[in-house]
Amino acid sequence: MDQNVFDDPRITAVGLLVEAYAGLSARFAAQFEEHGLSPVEFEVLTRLARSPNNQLRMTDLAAQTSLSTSGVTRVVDRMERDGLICRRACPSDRRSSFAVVTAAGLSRLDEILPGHLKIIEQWFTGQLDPAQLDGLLDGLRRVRDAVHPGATAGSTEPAGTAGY
Amino acid sequence: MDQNVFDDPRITAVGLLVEAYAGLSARFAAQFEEHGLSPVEFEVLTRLARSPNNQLRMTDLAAQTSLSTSGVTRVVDRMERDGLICRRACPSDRRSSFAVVTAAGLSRLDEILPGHLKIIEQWFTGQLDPAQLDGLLDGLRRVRDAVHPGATAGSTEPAGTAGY
DNA sequence: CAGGGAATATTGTCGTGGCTATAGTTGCTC
DNA sequence: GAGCAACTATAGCCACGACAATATTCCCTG
Repeated sequence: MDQNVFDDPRITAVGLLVEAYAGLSARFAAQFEEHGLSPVEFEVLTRLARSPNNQLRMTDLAAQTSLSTSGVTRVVDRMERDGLICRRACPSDRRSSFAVVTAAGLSRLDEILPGHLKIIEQWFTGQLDPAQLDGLLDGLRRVRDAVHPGATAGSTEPAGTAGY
Repeated sequence: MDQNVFDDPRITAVGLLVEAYAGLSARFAAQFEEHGLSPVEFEVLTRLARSPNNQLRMTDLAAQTSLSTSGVTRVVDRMERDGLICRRACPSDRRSSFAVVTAAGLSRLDEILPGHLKIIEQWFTGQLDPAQLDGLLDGLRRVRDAVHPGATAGSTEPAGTAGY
């Protein structure tokens, strides 16, 4: 058909976003893997570590990550087996259980985070001068606010919904 | 540990990117699904449709998408079963085969693309005034160029490597 | 032109995660 | 307090896709 549809500036814009995102994700994943973590596991670890008492109910963890509740059950299974987090019964509601970061999980995170920040700086924020970066972030914020699924996730933080 | 690590502006920046990307992807996927396509299938269809003769060797298709060669084999299996594309033997190299978009595949794409462009405009490009959009795209381009895996993929186009 | 190494597509096997069903728990209403 | 709807975590089942192994074909070198 019409070959030029794909030259539409809207298509180009999305292509740019997709490629930048994919490239960054790959760099992140490579570093996570050096430390024995998958991207999802890193996401879970950071979500828990930034929550009060380093813990979150399974449901809330699901709401704050890209996973369904059953997906959370499984990744928590794996990470519990690896000693990075553990389950704790909720005293006030016997249906719920908390996922809690262990000391090992926190120290793993400490190993990873400095390198992670370096990678962000090297491939993302450091690629732009401050004004340019501000422009980029303003634009992203605008898009994020427009597209953002729901506000909060019940009990803990008003933090962003989708992962990271 | 130190709660404030997560307030680092680099973390914030990545969080913005991730959330904007996730939100957009979800909108796209929802529309694709209305037309019976997964995101990967849309990616394959567009990649083929924008290639000479609406076809691509399996290997090149893999290089231009987010899939491995075996992944391409399988998605092409499914799409061939659905009549959207078909395989064609390569006359010059009996190891290779082409994936070719069928008429049904092209018309499916024609059904989808207008709505897809609308969604991009509604949730992404239309959220920003022209100057802001330019700033965003410049920044993304910078990051993309830095992070971009490899240049070209052999035979056909010098087009972008990762999907879309 | 015989042989060997590189390239190509496919298949087997496996890990991951979504959807749905399920069992246990809670809180509300009568 | 009994009944019932909503909620919570988990398990069964399935689709998807990566990795490694495999068969075929190509090309280059002697």
